[in-house]
Amino acid sequence: MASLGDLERTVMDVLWAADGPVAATGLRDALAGRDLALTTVHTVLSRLEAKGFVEHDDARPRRFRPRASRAEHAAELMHEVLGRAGDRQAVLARFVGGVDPEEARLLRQLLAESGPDTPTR
Amino acid sequence: MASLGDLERTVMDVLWAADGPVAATGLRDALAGRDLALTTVHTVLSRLEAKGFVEHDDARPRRFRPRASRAEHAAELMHEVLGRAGDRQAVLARFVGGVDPEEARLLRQLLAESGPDTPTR
DNA sequence: CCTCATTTCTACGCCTCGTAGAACGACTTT
DNA sequence: AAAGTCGTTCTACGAGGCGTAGAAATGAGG
Repeated sequence: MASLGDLERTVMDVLWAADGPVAATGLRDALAGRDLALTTVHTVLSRLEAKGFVEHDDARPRRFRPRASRAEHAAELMHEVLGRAGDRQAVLARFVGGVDPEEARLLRQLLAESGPDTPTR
Repeated sequence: MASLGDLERTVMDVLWAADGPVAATGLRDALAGRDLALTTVHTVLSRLEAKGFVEHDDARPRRFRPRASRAEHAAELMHEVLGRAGDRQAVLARFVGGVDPEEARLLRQLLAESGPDTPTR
């Protein structure tokens, strides 16, 4: 999976945080801290689009939105790391060993829902 | 966390698969497919060392070994992704939604061990 | 048609990474 | 000890990614 540069990630964060599609000018304003030229924002958006992270509608001031939610993306990444890492069991063991109790509880719950007795379909 | 290039990752894979420290010549031989100059191997090893992935002893033909196991590294990465991704619960939900039943079982077991009633020590 | 905001195209400098030669250092053998 | 061999360190270069943005093209509103 293609990975993201610093600015690219920041842009994605804005898009993920927004609750709807955002125009380039909106992005530039949301990133006022970096004081970017509008064309810079556009360049980054094209690259993100080329990498499959965002898409735009064809309305006149183009509006951009993420193709996956932040959670989807992160979960995908985690699966990718897990998949590329040889001994999946060992990785999972280490992983759950490092989650805090609150999240361990959540995980147990999530796993219980998807069913201890769900047949191996 | 610093990330790895292609050759760097391949070298780490060899080191992780080895059951002891490996000399540069050993690495070169293990990567015979790429037919690398020994100095290339050394360059990569220095970079990996600078990134904190490997260390070497001071025996005469230097021997290199990973600072963390592959499983440790992968689990760390997963935690990093999880941490950087805003809504941890949503990410975890997506993540467990994508594990196959076999691994779900394993996860349940691992989480049960670290105990539903284990006090928050 | 003309103007202005938006969009696309092109470019440049920096950094990382694969790659390795050149220079330096250490152990072996005569 | 001189010399040869092998391992190590230093330095470098070319490709590609990314932040950055100017210049050129395009389209909408007056």
